[in-house]
Amino acid sequence: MTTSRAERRQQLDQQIVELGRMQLSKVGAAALSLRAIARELNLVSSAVYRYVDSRDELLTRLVIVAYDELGEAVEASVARASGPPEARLATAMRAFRLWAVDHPAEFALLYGSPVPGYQAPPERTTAPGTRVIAVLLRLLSEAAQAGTLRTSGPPPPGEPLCADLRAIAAEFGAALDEADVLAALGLWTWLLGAVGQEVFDGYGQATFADPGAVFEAQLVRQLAALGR
Amino acid sequence: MTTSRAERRQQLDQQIVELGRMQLSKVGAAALSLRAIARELNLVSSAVYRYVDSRDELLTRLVIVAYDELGEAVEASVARASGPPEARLATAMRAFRLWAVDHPAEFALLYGSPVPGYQAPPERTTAPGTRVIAVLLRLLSEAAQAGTLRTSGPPPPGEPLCADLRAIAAEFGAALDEADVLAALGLWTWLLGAVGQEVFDGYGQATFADPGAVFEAQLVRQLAALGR
DNA sequence: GATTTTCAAGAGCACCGCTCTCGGTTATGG
DNA sequence: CCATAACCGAGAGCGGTGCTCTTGAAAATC
Repeated sequence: MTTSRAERRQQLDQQIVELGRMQLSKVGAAALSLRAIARELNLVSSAVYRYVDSRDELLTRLVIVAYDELGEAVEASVARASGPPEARLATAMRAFRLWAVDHPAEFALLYGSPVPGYQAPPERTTAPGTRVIAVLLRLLSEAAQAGTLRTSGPPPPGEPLCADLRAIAAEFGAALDEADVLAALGLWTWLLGAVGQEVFDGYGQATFADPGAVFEAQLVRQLAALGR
Repeated sequence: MTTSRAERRQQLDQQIVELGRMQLSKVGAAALSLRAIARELNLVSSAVYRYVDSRDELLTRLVIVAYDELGEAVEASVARASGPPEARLATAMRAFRLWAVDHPAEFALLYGSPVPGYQAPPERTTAPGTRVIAVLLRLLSEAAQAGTLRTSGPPPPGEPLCADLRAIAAEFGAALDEADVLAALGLWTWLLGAVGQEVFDGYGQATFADPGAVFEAQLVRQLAALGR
């Protein structure tokens, strides 16, 4: 079996990321070990540096594939869903939770505490990292245009804050005013908190028989406070 | 200067935790190094094991002092505050955020992604770890008794979930029904999400000029959805 | 076919948690 | 008061980590 050099290169590149994900889910991001990956590939430790610049570089690759997979899952779920924007919003958030529960280590890498010495390079990670929030803003925008949003009250105080909120709406091309974006932020914030608590086992394991039920109950509460 | 053995023991015990906290804020929990602490104490690496069973044991001690310090800060803030329960609730949540912003590494240790190989022993950490949520439930309980809570609508669906929620109210001695506890949970969840996003830099550094303002604006929104 | 590029291996450096032994100091109790 | 017991710090050592550099062989290119 003769594999050309380019083929083998590509193959190993992929295997390394795959094994990285396996290790991620076993030992966590902070304990990710290039040497362990090399061992599983029957390579000597130094050889793996032909394919990965450094441990941080591998971490970045893992961040990107995780963001993309999560974004894919959320986008696919709303593409499959029908009904009013609020219902599809709920679908998207449920998809977010499901992916996180299925991939706790990846979720921790994306939204958990930062890995000590590591800083994700924004120029490579922000694009895939904003897919989910983009979906949320798009659906809220649809709801606003349908007139089923009740958020518009007095705009949040503070001109610099309002400017930042408007900048977000503009960046994502959402037809939302300041109060709407603030509400979206609250929703996003709550979602991260809820999923984080569940995935990181913030309540003890014994407090809730069905974590999905408490997520669902909280979700309808949050959405009720939003629409009308 | 002759220090008795017991004195020196106690002193070193304390210094180790102190240096552990310093290191925590410098390199993060996952990279906490007993050897570095030993170096700073002018001790050989093995000597520090006379005072700390293992790295995990030190981590547990750090978790406990962090929980206690955070609980202390929150409790003190509501003790200083006056006014209706809702106002003191806001005060407590602001104190939570302030402590977290001042102690990002400790916050990460308590509420961030778990440290890879480490599991906090519940019998030592749950007591200090529930002080904050206890304050929240107590204040909400006061608000409920004052009749300024609007959460009571249809109880959340699912009998097992309701039983869990009632169990929480009972455990903390709160006079709250199922819908109230669910609302409290939502508040807590949002708080963790908001603070986590800010401390872990979930938005880029450039998106918000004043993170405190977005916290405050979201806070009044969340509280408005709660009271009446 | 000669040359250039790519590759895996190996040795090595500095770091980590942790264990064990050994000699010296302190506290205790007969 | 002195012998014994408890405690302490140093040192060596094991296996693990990320990462660098050199070396010889293999593949691709010219």
